[in-house]
Amino acid sequence: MPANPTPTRRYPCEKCPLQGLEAFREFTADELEFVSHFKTGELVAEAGTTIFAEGSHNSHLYTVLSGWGFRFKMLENGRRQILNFALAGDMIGLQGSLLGEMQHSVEALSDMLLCVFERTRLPELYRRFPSLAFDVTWLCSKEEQILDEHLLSVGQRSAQARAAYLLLFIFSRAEMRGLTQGKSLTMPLTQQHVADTLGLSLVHTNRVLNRLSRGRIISWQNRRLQIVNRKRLVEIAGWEPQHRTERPYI
Amino acid sequence: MPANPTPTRRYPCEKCPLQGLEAFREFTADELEFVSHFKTGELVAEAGTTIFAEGSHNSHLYTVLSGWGFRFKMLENGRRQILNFALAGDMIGLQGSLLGEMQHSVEALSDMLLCVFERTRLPELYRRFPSLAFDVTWLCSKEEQILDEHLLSVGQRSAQARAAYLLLFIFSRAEMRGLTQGKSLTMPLTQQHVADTLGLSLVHTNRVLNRLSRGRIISWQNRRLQIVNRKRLVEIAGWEPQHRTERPYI
DNA sequence: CGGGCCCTTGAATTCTCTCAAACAATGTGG
DNA sequence: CCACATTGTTTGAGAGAATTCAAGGGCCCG
Repeated sequence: MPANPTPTRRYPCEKCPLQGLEAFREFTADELEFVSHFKTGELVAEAGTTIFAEGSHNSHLYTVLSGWGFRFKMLENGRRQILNFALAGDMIGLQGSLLGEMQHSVEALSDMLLCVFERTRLPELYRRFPSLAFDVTWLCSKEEQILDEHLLSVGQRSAQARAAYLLLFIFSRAEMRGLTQGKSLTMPLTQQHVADTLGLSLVHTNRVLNRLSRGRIISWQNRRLQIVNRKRLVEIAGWEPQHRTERPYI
Repeated sequence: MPANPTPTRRYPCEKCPLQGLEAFREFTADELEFVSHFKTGELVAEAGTTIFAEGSHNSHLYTVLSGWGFRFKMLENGRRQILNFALAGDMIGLQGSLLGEMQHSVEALSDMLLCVFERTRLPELYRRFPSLAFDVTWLCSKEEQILDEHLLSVGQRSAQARAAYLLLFIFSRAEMRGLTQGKSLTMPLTQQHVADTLGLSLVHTNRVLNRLSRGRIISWQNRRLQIVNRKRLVEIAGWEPQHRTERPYI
């Protein structure tokens, strides 16, 4: 039951909340004008809402303005694999726009504000603004790279390393968007979400996380994650976040 | 040690070996002319060659004309995760072109023939041929979708189901490219490749595959895979290949 | 004939899962 | 304000899955 886009328009593109963040690239005046025209509205999705359902044909494309969401796929036996999390600046629904049917679902983890575009107008964007078209491909390619990394993690790392990797990954993504306060981050995930991302059972995930907590490497209580010993966490994960690069968005 | 592109040009674009295959879309005359001009040569990569190395900055972009390759990432401890296989029509090196450094490697599994493009000329393609730019994004999005599926598999399916899924996946991709003969397919993978794709040990992969063979569901000997009981294989995998859709390529 | 590559099998070990139960925090209605 | 449901976290114990170690066999090629 995807929610319907509302005509609400709290944020005209000139005052896009993403503009302020240094992680994101600036638009030229031309681009801004076009994007502003490309945007058809805003959608408020409450926590727990399904934004896209696997198997559906959705005519919209969204950019996350605020809040947390996650992409996932389900197996018939009820098992769920979380593929990635969607944060401010992330585009969701592109696969459906290009390939037809959505092959994954997207659910809001917290209340979210989404910027709405019509997928039928994507070709127009490609025709008139090659630079923006390039950005769309960039975003797609970046998502692919993240999936490569996740697959490596789920396929080859130990449970402990996987957990460490995921926490570092989430933290660094949130950090780029200015969602962190120093070493801590308030985030809406439960251990079940972590388990479903890592491909581990809830029980085992809990034990693995507790080991990290008891080792004073992280602390995670009441939705608040704190990276206590980053160096150690990086060692355990065998992975370090990349340096920030300027990121496009539409 | 990536091989160097040779000036060889056995296949002018008008006679591209991919043109004949019904799985691929046709170019318009304009597009064909541009692509022909975009292509800077051909590269023959022998089986076992590293085409891209993780961490390198490569200035080329390739489209596979023939042969098999695979994308993978390594962990420091030597473990390898195969991310996907590259067959005729697949584009490789796009991530490097857009994001800078290659974050994965690509190795030739059999001898391969690759079509070579300069990545610096990608912006020109976007400016002059929005339709081709759209196709590039399509290919990227398709790769993302495949990774979603693999991640679901590695994260949530049992070893048996994972193996069944992978065989079906590979078979159907090969089938679209006309590489199969009825129910069989000659392919250059070893069980080690399968193991590294599934995130399983070689020993366990062997046992799982043998169970499929003994159940007369598949047979795999001397590089020749045969889908003996497709219905059963689909049941075990809990997955069925999508119907073929026309696929773009550059 | 020897070496290299790949497949196969056995046995012991380790990791992760499932089942089961309890606890903490929060919110709701009476 | 208390009883009770709900959601999320924690722990124990036994079962099951997959790993590692070890070794042997088949096949091809120089």
